[in-house]
Amino acid sequence: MKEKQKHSCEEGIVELEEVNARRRAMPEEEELYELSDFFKLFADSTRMRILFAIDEGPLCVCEISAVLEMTKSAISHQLKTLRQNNLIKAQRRGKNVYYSLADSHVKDIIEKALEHIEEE
Amino acid sequence: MKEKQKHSCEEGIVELEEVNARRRAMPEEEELYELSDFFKLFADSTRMRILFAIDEGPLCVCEISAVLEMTKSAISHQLKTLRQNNLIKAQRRGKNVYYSLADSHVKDIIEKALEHIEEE
DNA sequence: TGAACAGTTGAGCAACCGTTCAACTGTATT
DNA sequence: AATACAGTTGAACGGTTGCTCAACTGTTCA
Repeated sequence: MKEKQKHSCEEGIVELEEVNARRRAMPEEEELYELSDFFKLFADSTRMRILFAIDEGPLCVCEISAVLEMTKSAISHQLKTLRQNNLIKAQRRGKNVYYSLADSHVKDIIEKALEHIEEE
Repeated sequence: MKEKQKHSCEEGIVELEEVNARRRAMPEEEELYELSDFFKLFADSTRMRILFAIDEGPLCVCEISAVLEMTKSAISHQLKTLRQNNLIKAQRRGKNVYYSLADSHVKDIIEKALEHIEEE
């Protein structure tokens, strides 16, 4: 491990207190990772497009790949990620596997973000 | 450009109609990029920790670097990203530059995500 | 059974991204 | 002016990640 850069700005009592207070108020390390990992799911335009594509009802991999004009393989990889993180659910019907949104939370979060973007 | 993989699952009229309908319902390409780019800002634990650190009031770079136990340089790079995307604002006071959250939307979005995570 | 299609998977590659490092700007102090 | 500290910046390195490719599984149908 390398030497750590010291906190050297006005090392008064007040400031150090403040720093410690903030540190105590921070969420657990693990929760912060969970949180940023969760946002990672939405941080890719392909995954985002998939979510919008199946927003109005289930689609099979072939259909999604047609809508997005991407290979089934690329889509499948992303579907796996989304599924492992419980954002979507899968249901086989014959040769096809239909994917749909797992719950309404997903929509809520995207809507909130859209609101923010629209206002700038 | 490479040859494109064709959409070949049940090429009936109904399915093609469905695919076209979904395509029409999708947001603009540009909006989708904006949206995923916006989520990218929250998709890193360092940026997430910065946002929580300054949540209860402005902090200077040195203080943030003390709270997160990271170099000022690393913090400064991330602050630039957050600032360029209007998530935080900066204010110089003497030698220090104090950063704080730009608006309440930021909090809202993180809260929504936290709600979702807690429920699993 | 075997051919055809839907979907999955793992390795590999290229692009992206966060941190480090070193040099720099800006402000206050003497 | 010189020093010291706060903060910024750009290049470079290393890890991550999304897509491609090829091989694979699973299902249907003849």
